[in-house]
Amino acid sequence: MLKRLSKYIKKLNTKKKTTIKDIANVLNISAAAVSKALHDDSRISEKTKKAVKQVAKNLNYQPNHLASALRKGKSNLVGVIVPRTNSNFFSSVIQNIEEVLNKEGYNIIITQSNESYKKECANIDTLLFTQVDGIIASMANETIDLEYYEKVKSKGIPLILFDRGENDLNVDYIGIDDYNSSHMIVEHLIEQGCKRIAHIGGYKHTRIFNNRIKGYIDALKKHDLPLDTELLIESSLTIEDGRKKMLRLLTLKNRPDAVYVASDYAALGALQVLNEQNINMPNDIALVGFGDEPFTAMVTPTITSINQHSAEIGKQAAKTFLKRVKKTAAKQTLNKIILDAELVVRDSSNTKKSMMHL
Amino acid sequence: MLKRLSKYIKKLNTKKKTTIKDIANVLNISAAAVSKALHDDSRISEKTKKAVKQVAKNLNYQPNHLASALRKGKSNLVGVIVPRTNSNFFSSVIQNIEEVLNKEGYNIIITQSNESYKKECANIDTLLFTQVDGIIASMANETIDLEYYEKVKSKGIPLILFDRGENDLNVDYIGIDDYNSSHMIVEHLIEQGCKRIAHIGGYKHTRIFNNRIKGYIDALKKHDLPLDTELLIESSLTIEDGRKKMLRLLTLKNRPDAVYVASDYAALGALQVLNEQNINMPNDIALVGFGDEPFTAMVTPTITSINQHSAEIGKQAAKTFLKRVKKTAAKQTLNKIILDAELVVRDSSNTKKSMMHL
DNA sequence: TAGTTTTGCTTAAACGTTTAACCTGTTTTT
DNA sequence: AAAAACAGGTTAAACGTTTAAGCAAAACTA
Repeated sequence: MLKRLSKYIKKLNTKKKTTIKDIANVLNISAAAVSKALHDDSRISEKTKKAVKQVAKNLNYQPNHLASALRKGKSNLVGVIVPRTNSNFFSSVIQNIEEVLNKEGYNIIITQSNESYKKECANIDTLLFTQVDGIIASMANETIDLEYYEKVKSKGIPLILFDRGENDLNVDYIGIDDYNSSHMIVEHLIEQGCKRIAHIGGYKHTRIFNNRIKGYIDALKKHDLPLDTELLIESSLTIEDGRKKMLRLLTLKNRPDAVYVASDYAALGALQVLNEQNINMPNDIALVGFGDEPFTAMVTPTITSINQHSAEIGKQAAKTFLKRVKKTAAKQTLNKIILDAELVVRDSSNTKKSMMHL
Repeated sequence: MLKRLSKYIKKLNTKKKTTIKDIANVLNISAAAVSKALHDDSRISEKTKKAVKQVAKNLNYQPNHLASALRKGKSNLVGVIVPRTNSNFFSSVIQNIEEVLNKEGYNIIITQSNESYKKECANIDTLLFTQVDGIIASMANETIDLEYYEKVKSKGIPLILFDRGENDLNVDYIGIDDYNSSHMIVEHLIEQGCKRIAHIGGYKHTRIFNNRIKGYIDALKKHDLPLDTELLIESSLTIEDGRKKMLRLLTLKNRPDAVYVASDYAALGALQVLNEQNINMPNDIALVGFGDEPFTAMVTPTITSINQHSAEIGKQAAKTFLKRVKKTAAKQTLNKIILDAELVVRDSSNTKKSMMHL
């Protein structure tokens, strides 16, 4: 056996990868036995297992994932699609998905849609091509047509959506309570003494933004504030568009005394405009964002925002996927997890604190 | 043929995936012919090719990537390891790597080390396990031991490092000219009238940070400024540590009139401290960061920084990988690409502009 | 018209695992 | 002591492609 081993160690240096067969040859047993030994099959003796593992180590054996995936019909790869990774929200969701799935032997492939529907479709193709066992996705702003997602469903692999995507696809979804978040924001602003509250919202066709708009409208109603359609604006929610829409609000004869922006990025654009025009936040206009991106605590003034519990969303998304793959196709009940969000009050809307400063 | 097709279309609904054999059966040809037809092999007639492609479409055929990867011995997957994805620098690098590689039929698997050496090793194992054709990485702050990277090298797959990692591994590297960047910064600060320039730098064992330190020291020398060791501080460069190190500098009897921080994040921490203590930037103390993260333009005052050309780094890293896989193992010359960086002057160090404001 | 080349396939093996089915020798049961 | 159970394997097929080698028929060549 020692001679055999050293012969194989030579082979190692030729850069050809060690296979199960090499180990089998060294020990003069079958490849099947090696496979079983490595998986701690009960039909293999402890002695053999030890020997196999030792030789595997010596030969620097790395299992060929492609081969086993092919044989087993599953790749242990999960595809993740996000609009972009450079927002803290998505990057945190991803990190938590990864953490949960790694523990169960899954790896993730991250792809970015850059908010483009076309790229998103390409990503789906890519992921299906790579034989992922499932897809966890948050949709691009542009995405209206769901044909491509139907394609995933029809492949029979789990599809889990989070944040953007609670559409009519009838798939698992994890997100926060957008409707209630809007209520929290509006009520907070009313408490601060605001009476003309504007809302720079996202596209209505995206469920989450639509829910924020509904929440905004209903909260106004609840507190007997009139709904002024001039104060309800649809936006792409980029920094740039946040600037534009804020500028538009400032041209109104009857300016708002508070602006609730459905995204921190657009809120940042709004903040820049207000700062440039020396409009005091929160006393002239109070500002609230959405998402609790780290920069909301860095800018001047710091921006009040909604914490979306990104870590929890990521964990739940991963767990939902695991449930799906473990259960048989039957007995599947739809998972819709709606987490409570949290309002983080900062200087841009805290009139009490700002009064003390004066 | 029509009967056969409809029979197979039924099968489609049973969710079993269509294979090359199914197509072969429908057309009554061999699976090999189908494979060749799909790859436009010259030995297959146009007529057959058309028929194959048509049937493939009808049956919604998706090639099994695992099988072809196994057979061909390559996965067309490239692993990417970064400390984290939620900095703009890394996320931009990744995006550009992806763009270049997608065009050539490669997909990428992104993993994060969270600045942990242990996680980084786990990531490498994961990627090797997934049979990636190459690895593009930027090392964690913690990483000193290079054993794991040697492992990658010994597997014979291309390893390309960028930003953090120009170590003694003797592999391809893409980065910016850190030494010169320090010169640019120091000279800019001297131009602004600063005479006591501090440097909050990174760990010396990381080449890029060491180069920044050397550049700082040499630039001082060049302009006949004394090197005060109290003003040269080593830091982990997080926001938190930036705060700490700034506080330490403020306790000095002889305070600096400028602070050059080797990372925007730590610079942000420093900025917060200065703002809290009502120390005017740039007049009392000028501040310069490194990395040109978007938030440097968002905070008050905006922070002068170094643009690292992340997009170009990503593109070059991807191209270097492509070169490696295309060339035979022989005839490989080491690629070291050092890009020129660019100083972006903002309010935190622009005394001229700030004088005008007064 | 026999010989050569070309066209357009087919056959079969291979990639590295996993796993159902089988086999042999030993131990336990009755 | 014969039957049953078990331990510890082995064999062979399968996963879905790709590809080298082979082969028959058609088309060209001399």
